[in-house]
Amino acid sequence: MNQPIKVALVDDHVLLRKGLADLVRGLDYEVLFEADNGMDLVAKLDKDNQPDIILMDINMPNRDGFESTLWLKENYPLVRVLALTMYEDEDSVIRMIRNGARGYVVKDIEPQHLKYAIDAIYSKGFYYSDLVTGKLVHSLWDKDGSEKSEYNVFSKLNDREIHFLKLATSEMTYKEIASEMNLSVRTIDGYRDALFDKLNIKSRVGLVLFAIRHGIVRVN
Amino acid sequence: MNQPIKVALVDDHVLLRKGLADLVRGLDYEVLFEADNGMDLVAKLDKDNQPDIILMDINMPNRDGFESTLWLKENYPLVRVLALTMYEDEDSVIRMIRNGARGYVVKDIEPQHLKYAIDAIYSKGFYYSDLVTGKLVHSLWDKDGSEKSEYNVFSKLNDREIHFLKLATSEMTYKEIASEMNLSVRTIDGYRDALFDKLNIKSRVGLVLFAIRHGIVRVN
DNA sequence: AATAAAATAGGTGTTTTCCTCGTTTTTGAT
DNA sequence: ATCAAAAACGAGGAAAACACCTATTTTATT
Repeated sequence: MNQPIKVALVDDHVLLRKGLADLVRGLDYEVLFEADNGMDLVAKLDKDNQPDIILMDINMPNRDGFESTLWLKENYPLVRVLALTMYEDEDSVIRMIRNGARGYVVKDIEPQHLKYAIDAIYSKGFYYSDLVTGKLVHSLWDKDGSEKSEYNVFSKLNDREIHFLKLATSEMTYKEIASEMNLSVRTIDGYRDALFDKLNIKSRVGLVLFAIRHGIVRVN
Repeated sequence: MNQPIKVALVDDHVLLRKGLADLVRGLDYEVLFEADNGMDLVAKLDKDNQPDIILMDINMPNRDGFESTLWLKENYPLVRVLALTMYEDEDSVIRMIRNGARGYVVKDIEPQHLKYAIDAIYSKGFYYSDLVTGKLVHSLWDKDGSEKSEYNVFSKLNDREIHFLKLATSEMTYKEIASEMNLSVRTIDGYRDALFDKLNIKSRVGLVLFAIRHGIVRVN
């Protein structure tokens, strides 16, 4: 390997990121730079010295992994994103891949596994782990090429419903949410019922858990 | 440094832990072993070759950082625990220190900071960061030496209430929770009201958010 | 054995949540 | 301009959640 693969890291947890950087270097890659979040990434990118692969955390302040990946697809199409996240989350996987990520690994893997993923993305252009291959890719597009959204809950939710979800993940009553959104309580009822139906949920606590699990609201 | 400080790592996220291990070695410590969780830690501890310091994650399956730290205090009193967690959480800090942790750092710090913390614990026996010193230590004990629990919500919650909290963070109704706990619905009402009062909460969603924020339930 | 404190449980009423049926308004496409 | 679909809104009622008050049982302490 005369020219080492150039890697950049984007993660808001400094210590974790530093450790990851050491590890990546130990796997004989070059760590071009590290960024705290999507905004920081934009600042540190250099058109004349682009990374080959970016290891991208999903949950970050300022600009998260979804937005950053989408932005990269538009502005740095040659840079390939390997999504790196804490937990397996089917919806996040789909959303990241749709936004342009070339692969997806949970942080809970062995270093050799990470090396394999990076090499695969560098040489083949993508790396879909067993998780992705087996369970998800087929669900992204239907046989006729049209989008299939059965498993992709995000595509099912519109802006108003997401806004409602965020407000519902609080101690507000529906009446208060309605007044906050300048809508009738009946309409809020409708949003709730639609979400119950779409997401297979039966109570408000279910909504809260869904919102948190899928990163629609951050609790920490 | 003729005899390097012996460090052990306990964290269920393998990749993160491996990176951390590389980093710790880079700081010239010896990594004695790594463990996936509290149970694994017990299995890997050797009476004849104990680590000086254990970097302990808080949120883990099987046996979490709280339990493990308490267990260490009883069984390996010479081993010092440095709690390592994702987010600053006042209650977790207090609970860990009370359980015997010698220090507490969020993962979002610079490597040099971690080195300073490890060295401090090794030489002085403890490391209370600005966070801990400034905001929390004074709240652990009152002037007259008695426990002051104003800021420590954990000390206010008993086992039954915590059990109830876990069940409340689901789509179960109170009636279902009551039958699950083999108690009357009235008693469950009482738990709820007690928690509302203690934690300054006004609705079940508030309970759910509290439980998640404080790591009483893990959502991912 | 007496007593205090904590845990468990009941009664009753209000508010919020959830559900089922609708109607009106807005929006978008032809 | 018209039609169809989506969004917003409404009445009314059952179930769950919340509130306030009291009573019994269990546990711990002296």
